[in-house]
Amino acid sequence: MTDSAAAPATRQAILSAAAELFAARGQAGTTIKQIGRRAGVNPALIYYYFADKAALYDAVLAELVGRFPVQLAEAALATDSPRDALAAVVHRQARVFAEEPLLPRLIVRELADHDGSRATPLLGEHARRLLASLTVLIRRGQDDGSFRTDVEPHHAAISCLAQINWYCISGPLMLMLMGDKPEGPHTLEIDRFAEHVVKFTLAALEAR
Amino acid sequence: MTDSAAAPATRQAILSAAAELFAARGQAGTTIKQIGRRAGVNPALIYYYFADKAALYDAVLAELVGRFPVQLAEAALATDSPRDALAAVVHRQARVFAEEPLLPRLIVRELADHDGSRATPLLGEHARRLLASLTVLIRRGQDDGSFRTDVEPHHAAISCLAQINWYCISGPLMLMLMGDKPEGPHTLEIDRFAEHVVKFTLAALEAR
DNA sequence: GTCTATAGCGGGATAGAC
DNA sequence: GTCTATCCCGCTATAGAC
Repeated sequence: MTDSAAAPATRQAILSAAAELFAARGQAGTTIKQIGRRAGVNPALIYYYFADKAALYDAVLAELVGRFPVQLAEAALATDSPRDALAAVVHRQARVFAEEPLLPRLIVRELADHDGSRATPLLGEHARRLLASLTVLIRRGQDDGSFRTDVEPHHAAISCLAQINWYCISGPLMLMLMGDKPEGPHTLEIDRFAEHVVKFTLAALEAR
Repeated sequence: MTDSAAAPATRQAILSAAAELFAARGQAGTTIKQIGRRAGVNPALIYYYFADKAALYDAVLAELVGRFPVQLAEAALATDSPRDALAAVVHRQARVFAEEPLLPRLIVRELADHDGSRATPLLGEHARRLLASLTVLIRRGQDDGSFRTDVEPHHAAISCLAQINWYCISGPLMLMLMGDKPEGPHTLEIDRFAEHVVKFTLAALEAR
């Protein structure tokens, strides 16, 4: 799209290496030379493909965020049952983070860097649509009598996403601190936790 | 304690300035000169009080984390009702972040920097005790029949804390994205959300 | 497209006067 | 305790050969 034609392997190698390093050490903590080394590419070559470090950073974010169309969350709205739709959104979010483990860290760094207000437009738009879908979905559940009505839909949507998002950032550490899990494959753990989130959230929302 | 006697005003000014900058831009993104400037202090003087940048960073974290004894969360265990105890823990956590808004960002940066596993021992210990209290408390609620038993206490504890923690990092942005709240005083918003978290979490945990 | 070489700047940290 | 001056290093980015 934005990059017409096929992205050369070199460019892709740079993007991958940069994504790993930016996620692990942040933009300021990562040097061009480190990126070049990890990508197996001459550092100067990076400036052939990207204007400067900031542009490379933007490209990394665009690549990763763009890989996961939010559209699917909106599709869930077509579902008849609000319960099923909510479950679908949660599981999808878990899948996204499981498939691209660098994303949670990059997002969290973005949140810490920009004052909350002015974040990357791309990321903001993605989040906005996801939240909007969830809110609509919860409100719909309230209207049809399946969800309790004494909960603010906006707050409930945040509660729902917060669980899965926070887990992806700190979950493994937290479970370790509690002496749980000697370590399973990360991906499975996320899906298991997503299962819990669905149950927990639906229990909180269910009308009595 | 660790710093015997009274900390001179200069040292404190450096710590405060450093805390703000580290929270906003991260350790790597902050320079000694910036810290000196914001503290109204000669940059070279920083090396009189701290060995190097890393030591200053550690001191910042120790100061902020140490300001909030986790002990109070454990005290909540003495309460008779698991419901009240859970509410107390959530509100306390909200108060901590409201009183020291830099803390969430610093914590999140720590989580992003260190691989989840090896985080600052001080912070890890604090989190461990908080989680342990919550877990015990939930398990107790299950034992006395007030909480449903088909929820993993560890997972529930994470769900509970995740809501308040994630809100403090991204809540204002998320609400803005949803077109909510033209901005109230941040502190009040946190307390309001904490109220929601208590209601939401108890609804999820309550036995039918 | 890829490499070498290097300019130019800004960072962390120290020496030593006051 | 505080300041000035400065060293040295490593980083970003460019020039230009291939």
